Amino acid sequence: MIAEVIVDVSTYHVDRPFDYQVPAEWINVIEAGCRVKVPFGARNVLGFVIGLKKETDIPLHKLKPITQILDMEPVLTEEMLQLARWLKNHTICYEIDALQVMLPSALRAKYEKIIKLQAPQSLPEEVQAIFGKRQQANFKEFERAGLLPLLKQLVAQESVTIDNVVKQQGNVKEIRMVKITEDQHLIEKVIEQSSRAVKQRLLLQWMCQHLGEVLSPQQIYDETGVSSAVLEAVIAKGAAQFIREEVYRDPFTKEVSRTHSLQLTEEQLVALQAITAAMEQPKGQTFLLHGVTGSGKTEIYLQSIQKVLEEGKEAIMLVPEISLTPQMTERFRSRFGEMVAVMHSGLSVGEKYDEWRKVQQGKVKVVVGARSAIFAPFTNIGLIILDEEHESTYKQEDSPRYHARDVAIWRSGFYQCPVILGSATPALESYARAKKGVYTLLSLKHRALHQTLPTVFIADMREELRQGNRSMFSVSLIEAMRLRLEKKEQMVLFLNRRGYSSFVLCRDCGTVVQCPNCDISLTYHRTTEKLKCHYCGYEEHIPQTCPQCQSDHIRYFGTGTQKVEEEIYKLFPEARVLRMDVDTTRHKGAHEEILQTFGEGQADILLGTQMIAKGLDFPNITLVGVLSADTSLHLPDYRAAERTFQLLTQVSGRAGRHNKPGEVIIQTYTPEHYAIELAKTQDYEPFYEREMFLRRRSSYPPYYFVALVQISHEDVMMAAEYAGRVADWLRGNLSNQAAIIGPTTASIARLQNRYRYQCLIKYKIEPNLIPVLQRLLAMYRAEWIKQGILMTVDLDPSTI
DNA sequence: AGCACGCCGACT
DNA sequence: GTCGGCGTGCTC
Repeated sequence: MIAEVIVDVSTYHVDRPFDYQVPAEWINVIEAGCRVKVPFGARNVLGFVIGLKKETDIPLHKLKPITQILDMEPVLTEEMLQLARWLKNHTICYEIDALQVMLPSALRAKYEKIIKLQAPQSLPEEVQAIFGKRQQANFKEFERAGLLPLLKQLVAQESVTIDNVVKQQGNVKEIRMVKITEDQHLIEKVIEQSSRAVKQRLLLQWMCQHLGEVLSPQQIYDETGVSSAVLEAVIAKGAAQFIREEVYRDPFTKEVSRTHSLQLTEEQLVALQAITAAMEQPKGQTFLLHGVTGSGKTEIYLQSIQKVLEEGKEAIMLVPEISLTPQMTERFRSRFGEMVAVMHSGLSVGEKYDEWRKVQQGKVKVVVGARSAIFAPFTNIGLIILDEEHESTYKQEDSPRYHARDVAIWRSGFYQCPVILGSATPALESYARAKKGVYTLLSLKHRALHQTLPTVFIADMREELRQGNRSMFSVSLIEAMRLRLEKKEQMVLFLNRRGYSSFVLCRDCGTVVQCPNCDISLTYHRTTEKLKCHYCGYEEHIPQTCPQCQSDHIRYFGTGTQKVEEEIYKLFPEARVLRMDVDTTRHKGAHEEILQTFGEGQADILLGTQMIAKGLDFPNITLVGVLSADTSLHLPDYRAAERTFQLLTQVSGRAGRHNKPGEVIIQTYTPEHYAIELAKTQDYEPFYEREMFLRRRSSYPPYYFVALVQISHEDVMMAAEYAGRVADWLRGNLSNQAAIIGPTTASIARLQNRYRYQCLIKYKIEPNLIPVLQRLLAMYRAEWIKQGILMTVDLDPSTI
């Protein structure tokens, strides 16, 4: 039998199946989807069996046998293998990358080179030192000692050999348990033998009451009061034995109480019924659940999943990484208990592997997770949900550049089950598809508890400036904050920026201190008193004088969360502020701690960036302040207005979710911009119409599709030249329906010392797009790459 | 990718 | 005359 294997080598040369001989003893064991170890060239690599066949065209002398099978049960189902093929063709990636992305990293291979000692006599001293008393050593040890040339000699004279070994990282966690024998006579016999050992007799008599049970050693010590020495003696005599038991690492630290379905509103009921009706139909149908913030989308998800479970099927629930808070996961765990697995980046490799195994072994029926959870290895999916479907985190930024929404719809087609895309502010593409009837639109226009939407006030910061207010807070925001502090209500202040972006500026010559590797201003970090580059990690000490003109008139500009915090204390010394940003949430669980502290009312003001925009649901929040709505509005991206509107609507939704009415104050220098004006009414429809008009006029999605080709080189001229060639090639090979924009410099023109250019393709129907791009990539690999060019292709990029 | 094979310059 | 530099090409 012959196995078709995709090898774990991520290059285009080997991006195809290789045939291997299946050794006779494994013919009945091996299946498509198993991982195997195979010899490949001069080394051993991991590979995935994607098919089995009787014959091969490969000449026999070339055909090699599989070294080892790593899985008795396939780790990838037939569905996954098909999905990988689809990903490969639709995102233009290597098949191996598509396969790897579907598995937990614990199942990825680790490669090691082991040096084995063959002739211990006559070794040079320095080599002797490395081996010590061992028979083998690691290649890295030789490398570190700088003995690679010597090693080569030793291999030549056959004193040592080099083995390439493939290791698995994924380890099943085991604990040691004690199994008491079921045979009472055996225990009685042991008791007779132990006439002088009082403690042992005590333990044995206790064991008579617990025949056949499996207990942890600790439980036995606790119950009987004997020590480990006594237990071991008894085990040595055969009355019990140690066994190893597989356990799952438990990422949940606290117990939750069970909750039950809530009463639905009329609107919610209509939506739920449409979804459950679709479950009866054997077809993949996509719903767009468009509901204002606080309209109770989550309850619809929960009850839909309930229905899926009753039918004996499984459900996947995706949420953006950032909102995968304990608040969210607890809601699921309290409804479905042990049926839920959680997958997100906060788990360790081992924990992720265990959650994955729970799914694979059918121990759970529901997965709640971030983007990659879309690959949960269920085999009978009844429903897939993407909450906050407009979020850009659903798009993976490196290969395979897949969008979880597309994978969800693909899987729903495979399992003939519905998909729910939920959002208060759907992606324009999704809403357009719903209007066209490609998706089924479900609307929730009212908040579930009949709270009114918060009132939104736009503060014109230009006017404030004219009035002589040069602080970062408008008069109305200060007043609103003062009121909340008096009434002991809570508020959230949102800084619409990544991290906190203070930069350093010389007041004499206007120089802003830049990163030496990237065209980006360095960011001032107060805690470390350093300047950092957010893109390449470069950091330096704060200069005392301007690097350009040596002037000592250096000033820190811009507004960061730290700066805001200081300002708040100046205005309200008694206020208790909790800051939530990249700095305060670095360690594991910090996110949760801050939210819990705030939820318990131990602070008045929660101050933060993007990460507080979502999922926050505390009854006492009555004020939301957006300090600067403009920052995301002026990004060079056709989605800038959409992003801003979404963000403003999201943060506004944090206020007044329970019985106290909410107020939102948005500060801006461009109050007349439609994204800000329309965020005031939190009305999606007018925004949609307005934005669609602009998208149509400039031929952007949803009217056109876009694809992005990025080109970079250490030398500007080279980068520009090859970017030009890309544009010319595309113009020559695509239809004249397609518009090629560029080459233009990327929004960050230089990153890590590479100059970056890009070409944007806008197209409507372009059946040859993928083949043309593949030919372009082939050209790049064959020639350009040698010149130091780096090129990437992203179909449907999330940012441009 | 990573490894072997293979063909030309600086050393014993 | 050999060691070792890294260009080229293949991996079932």
